[in-house]
This record gives sequence, structure tokens and C-alpha cells, in this order.
Amino acid sequence: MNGQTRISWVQVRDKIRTRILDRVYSPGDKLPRDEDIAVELGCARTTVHRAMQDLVQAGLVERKRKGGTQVRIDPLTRATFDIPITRREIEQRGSKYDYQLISSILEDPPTPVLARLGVQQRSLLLHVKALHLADNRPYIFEDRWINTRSTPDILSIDLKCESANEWLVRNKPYTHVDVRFYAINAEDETANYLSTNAGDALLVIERTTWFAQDPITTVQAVAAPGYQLTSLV
Amino acid sequence: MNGQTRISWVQVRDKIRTRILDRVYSPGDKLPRDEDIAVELGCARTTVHRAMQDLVQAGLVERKRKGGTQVRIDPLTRATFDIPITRREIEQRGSKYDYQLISSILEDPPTPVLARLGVQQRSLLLHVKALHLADNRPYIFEDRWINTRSTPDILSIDLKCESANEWLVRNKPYTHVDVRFYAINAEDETANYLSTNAGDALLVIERTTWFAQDPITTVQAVAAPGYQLTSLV
DNA sequence: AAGTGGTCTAGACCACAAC
DNA sequence: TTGTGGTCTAGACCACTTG
Repeated sequence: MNGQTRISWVQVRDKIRTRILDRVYSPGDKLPRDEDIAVELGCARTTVHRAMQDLVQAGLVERKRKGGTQVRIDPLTRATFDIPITRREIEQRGSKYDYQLISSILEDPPTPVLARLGVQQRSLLLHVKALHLADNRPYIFEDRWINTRSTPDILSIDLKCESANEWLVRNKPYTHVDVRFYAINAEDETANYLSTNAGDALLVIERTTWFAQDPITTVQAVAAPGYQLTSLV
Repeated sequence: MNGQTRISWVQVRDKIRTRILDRVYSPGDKLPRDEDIAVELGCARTTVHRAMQDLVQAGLVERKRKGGTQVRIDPLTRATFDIPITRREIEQRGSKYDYQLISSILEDPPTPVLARLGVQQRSLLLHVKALHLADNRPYIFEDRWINTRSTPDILSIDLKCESANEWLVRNKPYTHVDVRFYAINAEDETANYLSTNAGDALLVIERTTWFAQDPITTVQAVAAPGYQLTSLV
């Protein structure tokens, strides 16, 4: 076969997935060896492997050397979310973006913030509060702490013009990130900024980033009422 | 070269990633052709391709035929969440799992539920409410609607013993799922089931599944106060 | 029209885990 | 020990997209 294509890995993946959905291979069942599937479908083993890669990532099957390929017993739902720069998110919805710096103060962080960053030693961090608006309405209230030890440059940035969110994303690459979602009742201050009422349920997207072991920043992005995070298709 | 390995795709990926983080290749920059990188690092082009596959998925670079590989200008944060069966989630935390069926009624769904499922025609759906407990404390309140047209078998299941969550995951494969997160203020009923107070902010994980065009089920999983969803490392 | 990534093949060897 | 998936190579052709 001189490099001739017979069947694509996408087709192979779909064939196998169909068999799993149709219970030809049921949860817990062992699939044939890659080699056998390759022979059956008339393609190279590499192609079957590429297809399996996709099914593993989707959470449909599990593979082990020597153990073979098994249909997962508890298929799980795996959802992926993109968290872009807030400005981009708003502009992509076709809305007008605005930004307001609320405060930017060097101060001693409370213990929970230190815990999020994973540091023991107390040190002054830059505490930045800001508001992102879509079509002149509050969209996200950002409460951020920045490690001035790892990111001294931030002190010379005029955060009234450029948001810390944007500056950091563009200028401070990170190697590791922790993302978590939860709900809070709006406090007076937050409610005020988001033009809503104290006690309203708000979604928080919390992110903390590191470069190697070095903490960079941790942020609570508090979304206005009605905000929904939706998974990629 | 008789199939001899020189460098793994993981090493290639890490080298390129390091260059991006160190701004050897800055945001917006074009990377060398795969072929050139392969020659430089002394490996096959396929190996570079495998490495790039990983960087694309991480959201670090973008690739286009003829256009080459480019470092993303706005690196985005991409977070993946596994949403397992609730029982499994609780047991994996090392807690004792319990389950209570609250109600199971065939009824006419309200319009928002129809919208979630993407159907116009009214028809009776099975409306199931249930509570999942961890160590005897309410953990998740599940408010679910099941399409009896696509899933008639559900009517013969004793939902007092097996949760609809579990039965569906095991017996009803799906081809497409929509996942979304948002926050709500607890209503009296919800607060009651979750042993908390009306008005408390609660995180909702909403999922809707289809098999091809056929809607299967839509569920609001309302988590007890304090619940956090965290991304995979 | 031409350049670059995307994929397929066939064959080899490696690494892990089951037996 | 042995079987299975994981990966690498070299070469070929395909498909998209840019100039």
C-alpha cells in the first residue's frame, strides 16, 4: 500500500462509538485488540489507535497495556469550558465593552487568599477591584490579588486604562491553573457594584495561577445575576 | 533508522512550551514549520505533530494548513470537569452515600423545560425529584424530567431503590450533552430538602442529553451550600 | 500555484501489567 | 514470561489556505 488512504480515524471512531452506543460492546466489555479491529476495518493499527485516543478522552473507554480496551462501566460526562479574557467574552457576544477600576491597594491579604495561593509567609499583595461592563451594564466584578514578588511590573501599569485581567493574560504566562465554580450571596458592596440586591445568588469563577511553584495571582470573578457558564459543544 | 527512538513527543511538547513561556516565541509569533523543528530536534515530523496536537488542545497555539503554527494572542484558560454519577462522587470522597426518592410524577412540563429539551409539542414527561446524601447530610437535590417517549423503560423502574441518575447513565447512552452552571437563590422547597435557608445561594449543574435528535432527559442538580466544582489538574 | 499541516501505512521497538 | 497498548520512523498523499 503506497500511502493510500482507505478509512479515516474519524470513521473508525464513529464505528466503534456506534457499537458501544448500540451495546454491541456493553459497559465493562473488553473490545478486540487494536490489531484485530484494524484488520477487520482494513486499516493500519495506528489509525485504530488514533480513534481510541479520542474515545479515551471522551471518557467512553479505558485502555491499559496488556489489559486491552474496556468500555467504561460508569460513563462520565466530561465538559470543557473556555474562560477567555472578559473583554473578549463580551465583545464576542456582540456587546460594547467597558471597564472601571474600583481600587488598587497594596495590602496584607487575609488568610483564605494566602491559602489559595499556597503561601505561608505574609507579604504585601496588590489588591485590585474592578468592574467589567457589557452594553453599560455590570457584567463581572473582579476581586483580584497579585503577587508583587513574582510580578513586580504590575506596579508600573496604569490599571485605570488596562485591566489587570488583560495585562496578566498577555504578559504573565503561567504553567499551572486552578479553576473552581461556586455560588455566593451578594454582599452589600458586591451587590452595589453589580447593580443588584444584597443576598442575590451570584456565580463565582475563581482562578489561581502559578509559574512553576511561584504564585502569580488569584481572582474571584463574580458574575452578574443570570450569568450562565456553558460547555463547549 | 530502524524504528529507534530518539526523543519523545512529550519532550518535544515541553521544549516548545518552554520556548513559548520564555517568550522565545511570543504571542502572535509564527513558529517554524513542523519539518524544521523535527530536523532541529532530531525526530520525525510525526512526533512534532503529536506534540503540537497537545499544545493546540491546551489552547496555547493555533494551527492552519499553509498558515503554519501561531502562538495564541489571547491565551485562554481551558478547564475540564468530570461530572460522575453522584453516588460515585460521594463515595470517592470517602463518604457514605444515601439516596431518597422524593416524588415521581407523570406531568405536563413547564415551557422552560420544553425549551431545554428543544421540543415544541407538549407531552407527558416523568418528573422526578430526589435527594442524594453524603454522611447523612443533604448533598445534591436533583430535579429531573425524563422523556418517556424515548425512554419508556424508566416507567418500570423502581426509583425508590435505584436513582434515575444512575439508571440513566448505565442504561441510556447519549450522543450529545449540554452542561451549564449557574447560581440560584434557594426556594422554600429546595431549602427544605437541602436543610438550609430560603434565599441561600446554591450552585446548579444543569445537564440535558440527547440521542441523535431525540431528547432523553434534563436535570438540575442543586448542590448544598459550600459545594465547589473544581477543574481537573 | 504552492506551501503547510493532517493523515495513513508498514514496520519496529518499548513499557507496562497480567498471568 | 508474554500479550497488549504506546510510540517512533520514513515516506507518501491529501486538503486547506494563502499569495
